[in-house]
Amino acid sequence: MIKITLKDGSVKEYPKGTPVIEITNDISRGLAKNALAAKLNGKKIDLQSPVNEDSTLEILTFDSEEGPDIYRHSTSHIMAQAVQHLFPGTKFGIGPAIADGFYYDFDAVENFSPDDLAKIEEEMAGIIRADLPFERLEVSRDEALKMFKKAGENYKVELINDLPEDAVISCYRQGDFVDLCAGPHVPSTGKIKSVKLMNLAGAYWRGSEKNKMLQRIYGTSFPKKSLLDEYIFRLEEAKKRDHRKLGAELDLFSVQDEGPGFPFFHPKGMILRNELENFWREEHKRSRYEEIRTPLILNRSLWEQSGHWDHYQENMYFTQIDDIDFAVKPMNCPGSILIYKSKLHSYRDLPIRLAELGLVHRHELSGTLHGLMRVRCFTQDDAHIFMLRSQVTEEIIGVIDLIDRFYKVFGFEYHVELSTKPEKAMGSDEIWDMAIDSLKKAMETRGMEYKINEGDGAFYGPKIDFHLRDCLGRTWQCGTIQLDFVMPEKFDLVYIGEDGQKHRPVMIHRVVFGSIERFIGILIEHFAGAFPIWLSPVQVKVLTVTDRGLEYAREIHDVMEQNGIRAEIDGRNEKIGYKIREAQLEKVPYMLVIGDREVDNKTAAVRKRGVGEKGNIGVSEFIEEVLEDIRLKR
RNA sequence: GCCGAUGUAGCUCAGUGGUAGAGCAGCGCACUCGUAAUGCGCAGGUCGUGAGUUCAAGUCUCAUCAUCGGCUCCA
Repeated sequence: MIKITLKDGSVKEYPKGTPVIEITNDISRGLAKNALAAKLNGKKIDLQSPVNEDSTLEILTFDSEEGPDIYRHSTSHIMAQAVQHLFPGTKFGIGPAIADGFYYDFDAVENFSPDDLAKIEEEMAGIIRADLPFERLEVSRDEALKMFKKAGENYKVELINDLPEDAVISCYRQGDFVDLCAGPHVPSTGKIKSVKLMNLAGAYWRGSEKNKMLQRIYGTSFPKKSLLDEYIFRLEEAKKRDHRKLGAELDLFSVQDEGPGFPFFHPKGMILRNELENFWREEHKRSRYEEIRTPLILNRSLWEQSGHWDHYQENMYFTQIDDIDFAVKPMNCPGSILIYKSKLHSYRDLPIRLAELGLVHRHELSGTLHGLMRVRCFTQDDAHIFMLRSQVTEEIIGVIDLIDRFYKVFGFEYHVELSTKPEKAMGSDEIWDMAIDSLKKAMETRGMEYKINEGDGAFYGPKIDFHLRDCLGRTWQCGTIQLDFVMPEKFDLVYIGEDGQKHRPVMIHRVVFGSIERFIGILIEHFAGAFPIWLSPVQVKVLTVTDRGLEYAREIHDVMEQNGIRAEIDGRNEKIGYKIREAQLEKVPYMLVIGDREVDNKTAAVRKRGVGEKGNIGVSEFIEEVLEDIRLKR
């Protein structure tokens, strides 16, 4: 007999070699019905696996952390089987689970069409109905190679060859389909209930553009139709919030054929943008930054000196002036450095924090452009901090605090990631290690948790990235803090120390919004266009019931404008319901309805976005409330 | 850049080789109206662009541009 410790701490005894499924049945019928796989001593296994020693056992259902991945992974095998049935000769790439679903990459004889997805779904339904068991087969490396070579599965052969020496090579079979796979899988195809194939896309084998492009089918699956419906509903919600759609509807910005990746900001979008910049300037002044502005176009020699010529050329735009080569800036740092170098600095002056709302241009691949989120020119809310080595930790903490303050204003939560030395890097390992340690130290001092991204740093230094989470749970990289010992060296930056000698300062490059354009895109989607009042392009709309109210409406409109409130009058000859509907679609935070009653009592009937009618109120009282909301950025 | 799809009026879309359509928006007129769409009328398009096939092209072919979904890349 062996002892099995369950998740709740209870211990049960079973004969050695009892399959997990029997233990599960013994625990509870309900659990056995929902069980997908299990975790034995922390290792994920199939329900059919026998237990041979004293162990801790956790049964995984769809509701467990690992459940959905196992469920979707099994679904991807079913999809592959369906494709094999319908499109003989197709070779198979990989088919993992991803967040919210799965995909499988195929090298098919012919391209799939969107109509094929429906056919594949149908075939999958048949496989699911057949309730084929998933069988695990462990094979030797030679057997595996022989089997997949014979089948002409060259991608699988490549995968097997790349497996570590000591790896257990396993395959899973359901019916007539066998796939190389570590597992685990659900017990049988019948476990899969609601499947939807979402879309079709090209994807390079192993993610490298040097390799062949395979066809990827994305899909998802759920144990209940209601969960699938809910998921599809969420996707539709996200679509409704799409900043490209709302940006056009709310007349905030546009992207035109004449400028792919170069967004146009319309008057209302500019209000939003200027509010963000005003807030940014206030906060940076308070944190003792000085604002600068550097030119968009600078001489080639500068970019050679900074290393951008060698490390960033493929993303840069070039031009000539009087036969001399110039580049459009892809980053603001060299300009900022030139300002630092324009005079001699004492150690007493440091740290010097030079902030710049800098418009940068970067050549992005045409296929990647996306509204305001991925563009070819954008404004970084940049700053470069020149400081003593002894000031590094304190300055980094200062930036972390600043970023934290900003995101809280918008109600964003975030997590941070630390990126280390990339392949295309400048500077010695020693300098990099020192820089990475400084960033770690600052985060640890502040008690922050962080994830490490090996090899993901900028070419001149490691960085901390801030990923904020929007109301739909999606994450966006916005703020970054990059520590740089390399540029000061390249540009021979100095300050005069206490000893009267020249010393080398250290630099921080950092952004808070990241890109103002992208940040606006995120705000649009986060708030679904219903911005907090301090950002709303129109804060109050005054609606007249008849033109008898027009004069009084103008009066209160003027008072609001004098108080700095962005107000508009809708005095058109339309029914009040029509005007309300329109203002509602414009997502204006407050409407004031003006009819004969309001004119007579010198009040306004307030209608608040998301609340509805709030009753009548004196105009000055209303203005005070609105101003308070704006001031507190509610 | 690569794979796939799409491109018809300001917007959303219909139009399967034979005279370009609808709704909304716009403009005009009437209605002076109380919390999410008043009625009637008018105007609006070299069908993304360029070639080609055809007696005839929005519709078929090719090229090209842009957009969308991904890959890759990143703020």
